[in-house]
Amino acid sequence: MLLVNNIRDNKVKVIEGLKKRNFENPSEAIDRIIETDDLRKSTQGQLDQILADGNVAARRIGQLMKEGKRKEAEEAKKATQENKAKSKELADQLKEIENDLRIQLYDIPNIPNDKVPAGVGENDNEVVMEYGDKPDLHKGAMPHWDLIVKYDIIDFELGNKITGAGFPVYKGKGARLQRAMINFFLEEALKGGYTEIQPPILINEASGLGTGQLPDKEGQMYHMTTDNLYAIPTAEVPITNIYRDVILDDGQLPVKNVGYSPCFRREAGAWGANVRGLNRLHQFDKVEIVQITYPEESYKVLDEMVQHVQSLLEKLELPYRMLNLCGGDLGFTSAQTFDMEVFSGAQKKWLEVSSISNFETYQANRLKVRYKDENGKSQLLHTLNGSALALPRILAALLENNQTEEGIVIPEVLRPYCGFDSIG
RNA sequence: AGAGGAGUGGCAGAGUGGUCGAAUGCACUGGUCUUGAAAACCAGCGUACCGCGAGGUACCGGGGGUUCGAAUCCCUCCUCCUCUGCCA
Repeated sequence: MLLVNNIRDNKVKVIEGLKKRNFENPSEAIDRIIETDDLRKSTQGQLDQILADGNVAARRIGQLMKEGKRKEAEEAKKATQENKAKSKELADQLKEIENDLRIQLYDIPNIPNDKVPAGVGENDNEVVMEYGDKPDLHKGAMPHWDLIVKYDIIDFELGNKITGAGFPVYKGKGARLQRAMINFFLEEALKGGYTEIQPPILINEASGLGTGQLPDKEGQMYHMTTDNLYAIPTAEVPITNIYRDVILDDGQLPVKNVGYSPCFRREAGAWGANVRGLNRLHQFDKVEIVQITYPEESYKVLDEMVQHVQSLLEKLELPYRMLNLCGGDLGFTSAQTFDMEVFSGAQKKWLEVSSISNFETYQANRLKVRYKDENGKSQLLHTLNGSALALPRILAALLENNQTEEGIVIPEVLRPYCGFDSIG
């Protein structure tokens, strides 16, 4: 979330940024926040005064008791009644105001940076670059949902039986290829200087609040009510929460973490006609990279992360394009996002396989991830993350693009990891 | 899972109802001394919010309560330790 003081200091810029996101009535929302914050300050001030009076009275009563002036003490006690009631009332008010302010702030998305194009939806995203040639498939080429049946490598029916829709079972070479990709992605990240993390895949409420899945996106996560834990939708959540309420020092920065995890998404209401096969799942695997940096370095780092993901796609020999998301398509918490899409030859569709974002201080503010500046004052760091990569759609494109009449050809780089060079 | 114990400042550790934001030691910062360093000595040393400032308020694992007043008493949750049980 944004800092109120930032909103105050950069009111014009904030409103401009919200307009770029097609946020409705931004100046109204901002004015209301500032008003609420003013009310918060004045209420806080009143309460502090009342509490100060109470503290003085309490000290006096203590003194009187010590001196044995019972009667006077009793009288002084009576005099505090009104003050006490008033302080309770003000404290309740303050709590409500703070809550109201927080809710309002949660409703304000991050401010897009200058390089984010204007636009209302995915058609306005800027195609930054395109790499590789779309595959020239043989006659009778199939979409991946048929290929996986033909070669018996992924079984949706079994998943239906065991769990339900969107939980496929990977079998034989399908399972091995999956494992190979995870290892390949992790190894590439290690070469890039990342530290591998194996995080818990269940998180508590505090972590969900920290990275912003809660309270607003509660319905998108699987919730274990007995223990009040949530299945992670991405490794970003536990990995970023490592640094919740942490003040990092120079030696620890930049933080560069990579983690593999299964990801769980309820995808409530997201199932449409053209969501088939591996295109959208309730459980899938992903390798995620996370960085935490000084503010002045974060865009250089964003660039570095983009290059890392590009190199993965190029090594896998997949045709892809990179999008600079427009204001209307930008994620709520992001200041700038690049999406990577691979071309899936038989579906003839671009599939999003990675999203690399700079959140600037938006996440850090909620999480309280900070460093001490040269004056010893705590300042918020910038957080960034990106998929490197999400597996199912990579697998979909790989199966479709690499199919031949003899079988599916495994890209060179994966062969040492999976131990075979074709499926079929 | 049951029984018992414990959670205090960067660390160690005192404090069981009253000027306690919290003794003391270590660490850290500045100074004196020294050619330099160490030692010794002196001083400083938490965070957040409000205020131009003086200053005020809050914070002793989290939340709630009792009280004029809570680190201290009560309730509840979390975490850690010991013992018992169970288990990959």
